[in-house]
Amino acid sequence: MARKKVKLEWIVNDSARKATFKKRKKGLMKKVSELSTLCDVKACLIIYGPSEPHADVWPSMPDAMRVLARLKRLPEMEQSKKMMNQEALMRQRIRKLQEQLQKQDKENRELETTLLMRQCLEGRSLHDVPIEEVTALAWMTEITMNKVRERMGDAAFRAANSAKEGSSSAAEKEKGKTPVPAATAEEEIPRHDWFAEAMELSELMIGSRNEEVVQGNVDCKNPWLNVFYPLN
Amino acid sequence: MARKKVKLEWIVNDSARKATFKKRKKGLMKKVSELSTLCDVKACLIIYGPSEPHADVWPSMPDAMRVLARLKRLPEMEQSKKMMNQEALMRQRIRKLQEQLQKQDKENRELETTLLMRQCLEGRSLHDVPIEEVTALAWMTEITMNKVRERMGDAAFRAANSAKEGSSSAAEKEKGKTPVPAATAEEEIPRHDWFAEAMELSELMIGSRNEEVVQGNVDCKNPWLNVFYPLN
DNA sequence: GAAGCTATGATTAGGCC
DNA sequence: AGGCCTAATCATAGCTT
Repeated sequence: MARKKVKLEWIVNDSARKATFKKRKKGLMKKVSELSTLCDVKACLIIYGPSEPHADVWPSMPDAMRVLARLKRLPEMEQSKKMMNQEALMRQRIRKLQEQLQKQDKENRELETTLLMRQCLEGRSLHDVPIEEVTALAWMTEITMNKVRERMGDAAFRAANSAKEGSSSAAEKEKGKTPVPAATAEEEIPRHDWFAEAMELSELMIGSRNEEVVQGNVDCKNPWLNVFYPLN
Repeated sequence: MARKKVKLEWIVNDSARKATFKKRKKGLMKKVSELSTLCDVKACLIIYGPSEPHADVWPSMPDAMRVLARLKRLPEMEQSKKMMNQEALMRQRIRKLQEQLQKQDKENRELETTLLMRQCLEGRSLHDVPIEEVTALAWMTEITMNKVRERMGDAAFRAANSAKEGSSSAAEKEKGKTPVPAATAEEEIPRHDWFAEAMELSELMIGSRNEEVVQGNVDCKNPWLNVFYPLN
């Protein structure tokens, strides 16, 4: 644990192993003694050297014997329980590690998706993007879109969704937004409106809006649309 | 050994002592295990907690027993072996059960999604379906769709995707299929064509095709479209 | 091969939630 | 309490002597 991180495996080199053994054994003994002093606990450490006939024992052979005797006295049931606990602990540790890993992984993927989102806003095509990432992008888009709706107050949207016709909501603002149509209408899919929402959400997510890009991509060529029609 | 150098004496503060005990015990266990690994040494650490009835033992109760046996020269190998076997068996059983559980769970979820798919084909709205399930449905749809494409031979699709215009493929059959359009075309989104594919895949998945339903839902009112336009 | 020396990785005390 | 964080201290791997 210095100069270089050491792999947790058997040290092949003979003298190095022996040296490490001595150093670490000393350190261990010290630490056991410290623990015993600091917390007043009975403890016992036994180490059999690689080729030595006698074990190193802490605190002392007789004390160790006493501890061991107490241990041995435990009925078999208790021992089984103890094993269970050990196993539970081990499994808990594994679970924790896995959770950490998952968390990290999720975070990474989210960051990548956000990056992809930025690139889309700058005009990147989605043709060469793997389908999973496009899906992730669509997913993120949806999530954020819902947030946008909540922010905007979605009365209009809901009305449009429950009635069979589009309400002319508060959408008829600048930039030629089209009204939000009903979900089940047989009319054309309201791309421009969704696109406007996508722009809104991108603003929400990325924080700064790039006006030129928005203006220059208001037609169907914008790769954003692929988010909504991912199968293309 | 941080923030402040600690004196090597009994820690008076109760909670501090307990915390230190836990931390240092963990560290000790780790170090013993490391020494054992690095130098291939038989070792054993036993710590009796301040108020706990059970000792913490490393490497395991049976192994500790073995070390103890060697130290005391008592023949207890049989018990230890037995215990080892017990532990191994138990762990194996638990692992198996977990695997079974996972498998079952996965299967259940797939079945539920399939059920949802059926219901969709029969006209069920997706408005009240939790977003996760819609996602699962979309995912399943996509997977299956790919299979469908493979089956149909997707030369046309690929051509349409790589070239900048739609090829008039082998789609112009009965039931008024429209040609597969290019992905980047500025034209209208090919809903009916995707819808036809969705029907194909449903046939593939569910096995029996309900002609009336298919006939009666060939327009955009069919909830299937929600899979592709989940934001509605 | 033991003993001593550091740069570095590991441990952990004391906070904070 | 229990988990997480960080600064501070400790332990020690790889050297040199």
